[in-house]
Amino acid sequence: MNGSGVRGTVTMHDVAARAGVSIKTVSNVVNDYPHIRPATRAKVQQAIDELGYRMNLSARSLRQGRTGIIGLALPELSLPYFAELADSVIRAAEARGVVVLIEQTSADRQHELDVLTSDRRQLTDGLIFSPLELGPDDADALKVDYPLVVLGERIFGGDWDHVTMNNVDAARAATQHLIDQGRRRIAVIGAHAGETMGSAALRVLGYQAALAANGIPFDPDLVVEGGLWHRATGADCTTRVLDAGVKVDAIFGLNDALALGALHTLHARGVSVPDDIAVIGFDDIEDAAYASPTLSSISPGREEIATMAVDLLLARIAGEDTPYRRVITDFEVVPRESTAA
Amino acid sequence: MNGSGVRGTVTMHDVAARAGVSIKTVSNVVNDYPHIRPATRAKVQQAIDELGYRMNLSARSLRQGRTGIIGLALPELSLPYFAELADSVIRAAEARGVVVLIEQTSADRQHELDVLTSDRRQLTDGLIFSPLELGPDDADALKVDYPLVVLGERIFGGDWDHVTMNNVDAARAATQHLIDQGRRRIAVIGAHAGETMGSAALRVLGYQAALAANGIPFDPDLVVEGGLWHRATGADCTTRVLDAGVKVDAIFGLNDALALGALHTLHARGVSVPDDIAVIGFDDIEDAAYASPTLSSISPGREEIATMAVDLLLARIAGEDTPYRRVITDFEVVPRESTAA
DNA sequence: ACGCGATTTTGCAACGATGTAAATCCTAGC
DNA sequence: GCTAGGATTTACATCGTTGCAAAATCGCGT
Repeated sequence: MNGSGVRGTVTMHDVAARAGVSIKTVSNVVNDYPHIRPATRAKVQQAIDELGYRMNLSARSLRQGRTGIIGLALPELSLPYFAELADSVIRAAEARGVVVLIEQTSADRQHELDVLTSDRRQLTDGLIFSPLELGPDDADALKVDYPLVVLGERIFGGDWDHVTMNNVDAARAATQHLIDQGRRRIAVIGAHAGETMGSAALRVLGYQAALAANGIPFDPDLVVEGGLWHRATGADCTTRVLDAGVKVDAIFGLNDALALGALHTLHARGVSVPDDIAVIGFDDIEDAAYASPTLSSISPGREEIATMAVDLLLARIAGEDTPYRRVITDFEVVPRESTAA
Repeated sequence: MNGSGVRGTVTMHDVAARAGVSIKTVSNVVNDYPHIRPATRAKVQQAIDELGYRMNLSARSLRQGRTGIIGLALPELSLPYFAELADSVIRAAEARGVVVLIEQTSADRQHELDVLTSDRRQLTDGLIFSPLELGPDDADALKVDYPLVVLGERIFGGDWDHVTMNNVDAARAATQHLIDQGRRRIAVIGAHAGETMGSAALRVLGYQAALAANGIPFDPDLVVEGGLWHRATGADCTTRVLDAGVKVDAIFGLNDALALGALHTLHARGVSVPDDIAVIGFDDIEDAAYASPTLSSISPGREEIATMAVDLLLARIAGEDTPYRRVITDFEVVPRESTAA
């Protein structure tokens, strides 16, 4: 209509004038206040339709102290797991009438601390936060005065809600699956030395537990360090473990990107998967089902995590004052070609 | 220093009282109004720091009519190309001090129409819109009264800015690349029958142009229809063309997901890539470099598209009133194993 | 018709910031 | 010491909506 930027200048005032009622009545109608005579409601509604009135959300936010926006802070969208998570969170939020503002932390510790206190927190009613670098030492930084839901198991016991999967059990199941296929020399790639509470550490614990349960000795040479869980890292870890001359008959990628990187390297070297080396990942991203060979993985119940996180957050925003909760979602082993018998 | 006052009720009023100046002076300091005595600025700044004041963005939005949020509407984040695009857009926006609200349209026509008029437009200063289903017939729906930047070539000639790559030329280059490797029976998968302005149609045009330029006859049997450009579709298209008994020595996936799906099917059938059939995709998503074999593709200058889109949008938001622009970004053929000699 | 409790509707004052235009402060120049 | 004129600062209205509590209207029994 008008390119100069004069947006919807129709206010409640205009609607009220047209409908012949007070501004407050218009407000009552749009907010579904119960005690309104049907005739009045109809009049107002008609005026709204005729004028094409849209509520000014900034004004409403100012008045109510809420914006209807929730924040989602994650490492980066180019990591498929987080893209899929964001997709699920946005859908869950939309179904509940709120929208999502995404902030990327680039898996940088300072950046992760920054989003917690950023100016943008003024714009959001609450935050769903998936940290990759913060550890128990940063627990204080998470003591914020707005609703917060933390994803993942990095930091426990604080005053906030928590949604996570059971990384230890899931990793144990993944390892057990490999063992069930007769593998004994299982390399795990993407480990983080010195970490105790992160997904990496927990998954390695699960790996060790599975070995122990099956009487397989733990060989430190089979644990390969790797920083960011990108495909490139997985490819690199695999190269290193193969070059080290360690005997390997299976690889457990601590996430799918690592496992896909491993497949890449194995393919490049002409190693047959799963005949020579079986591979399993973790996260069950869409890629996994279309890799060549298709990649076995652990499905973390992404949908459930997203839904729970949004529900918990909205409950806090609505003022719920129950003890902080820790929700643990179900996982599932998804066997595919890369670990076939 | 008071680290906990993020959502605190500290207003300019409080800061003004503490600094012994008027509210407006605080506002001036915060907004870098030039004529402020250094001493005054210091006093105010100190009060701000001491009280941990954060500006209430809703109030500012109400007053200024701007929110500092831009919208990004795209099909869905689980499509890697769009996830990577969103990543780039968010980074570009952040560098310019605005944040991004993402809306997913699920590649549904009605949903795409809805985002244009959604209540959320009240919350954003402008919109970057990547439609997948809207066509020339919907041009009127795009005549909106807020700043809009459209991505992709589906709809031309309207009163809005446009950022796109040259799909025809890029597809021609992709096809030429296959021809240069000696391929003659090139199947193209993911075509959309009846479409004239979409990426599918334009890319098929480029494909045909390349054939013509090399004196290769066009065989309609080599054009495989496929709806949504997911991996599953690519796998399915490939199955169909192979089962049809048509001779094929190369496959051009109209995007990378399709091509990855093709690799999947070829692998499952034991067809060697690139020896028996070469494959090239389009978009150059991160996956492409890690597929087995690595997938050749067309890099569309994603970063440049995102940056241009954000810049154009912010210029409009700032009130720029120049003729609407159409920006065409550069592309590049990225050869990898799947089309090696 | 009248009175009364219950249902509807309304006026007013915020919410926290900024634009405008006017008030006040300074400093140089005489 | 006084004043013009620019540099600083300020008061006030206003952005569009909602909470509060009071005002107006309604329905119904008598």
